[in-house]
Amino acid sequence: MINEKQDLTEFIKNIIPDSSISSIQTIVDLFQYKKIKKGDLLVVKGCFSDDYFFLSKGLMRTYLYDVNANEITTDFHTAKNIVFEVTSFFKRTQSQVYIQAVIDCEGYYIPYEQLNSLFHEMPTFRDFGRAILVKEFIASKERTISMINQTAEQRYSHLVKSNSEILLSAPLKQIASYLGITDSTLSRIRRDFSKI
Amino acid sequence: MINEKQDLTEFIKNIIPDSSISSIQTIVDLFQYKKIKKGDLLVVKGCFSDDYFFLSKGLMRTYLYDVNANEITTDFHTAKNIVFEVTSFFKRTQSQVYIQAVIDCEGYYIPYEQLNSLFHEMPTFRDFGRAILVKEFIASKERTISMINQTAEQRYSHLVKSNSEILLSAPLKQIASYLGITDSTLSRIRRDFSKI
DNA sequence: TTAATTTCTTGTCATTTGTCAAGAAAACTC
DNA sequence: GAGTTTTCTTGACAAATGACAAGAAATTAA
Repeated sequence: MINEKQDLTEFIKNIIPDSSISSIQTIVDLFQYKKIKKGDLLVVKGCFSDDYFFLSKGLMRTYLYDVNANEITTDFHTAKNIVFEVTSFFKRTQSQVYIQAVIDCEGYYIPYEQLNSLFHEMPTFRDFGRAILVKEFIASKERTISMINQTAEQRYSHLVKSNSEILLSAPLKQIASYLGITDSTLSRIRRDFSKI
Repeated sequence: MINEKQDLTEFIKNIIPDSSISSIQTIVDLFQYKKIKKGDLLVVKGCFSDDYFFLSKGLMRTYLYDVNANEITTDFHTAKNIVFEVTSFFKRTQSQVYIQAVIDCEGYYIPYEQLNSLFHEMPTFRDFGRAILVKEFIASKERTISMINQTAEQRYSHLVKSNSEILLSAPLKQIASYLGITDSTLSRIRRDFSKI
């Protein structure tokens, strides 16, 4: 296949621009293709997260259940990003959350063991891993902040502007819980938005 | 001073046990002593976070203001931990939050520039930095999860058991906002707890 | 194309939790 | 140690949001 894993190569180049082409190629070669059908799970609560997954196409989400057994989506993962469950992956503990394909997805993964040895052997890969960690940590912190200093309307409005692919692919209920409200309330926000 | 920075040395040893004593010593030597009085700020909103701070003694907190101008504490930082603001520190952007000494604090810090060059020069320090990142990221994720799948009562009860030093040092209002409730509500929770 | 299922909208109602206020208690300050 | 300030408790009340339900719309499947 020509251009196989092209987007993964581009992604890594972007994250660590100073690295040699050959070292990036070595990393890319170790990733394996994987398809995940809509609704299927990459990470299951109670299991160990073993995949360090580059999402090439599609949309995924992280979710769990709240005190009243409502499903809460904590994160959406858009294409061209690394998807994995930090806690389970690094602590080697059972995951507390699910990661699911919102629509049909494809991408490339490395299993934990391989990633671990690659980490020890290859400085380039260590740099990559560290950069991803920083990137994801920052995204997570910014989300926490937006849940505090923005209204649900503002978060919705921001989502419309910056991540419209999520709006198009994910059901209202998932988006609502991501914004910290119920689907009824989001439906009303949309109505009010369209009036303006 | 004998035993100066002893706790910092111990902390680093714990984080990266496989490193040589001499490389740990090199790192420790670069940290500089700093005192922060109760109420004073380590990080100010709108400024750049420049300190990578090891809190030796005391208690700190990260806070910001919500939509209704209420002060919200997002994190408490207990002694023997690294305290810094990831986003501002790594992205070199203005901080969106404050980090404050809840009580009189002391510890050791490295300014950004120095940390950065140390990162390039010393693999041991890179490993340390990465380990701290993982540790903090995991803590942050676990907090997010507890805000969803636990009640405020459960979070309070957990705090009592595992971090009683916070209960003893921080005012009720800060603890309440950390738990996601108002001080009135926390006061009522406490009353109900003491009845049992 | 029709049937079945899922998703979305909107109404009503109840409940939780916050707001405000006032007094008690505790902690500082001089 | 007296006074001042901050912190904590508790009551009454209001308001926002969620729960529930029912119907409309859209999507999927057969």
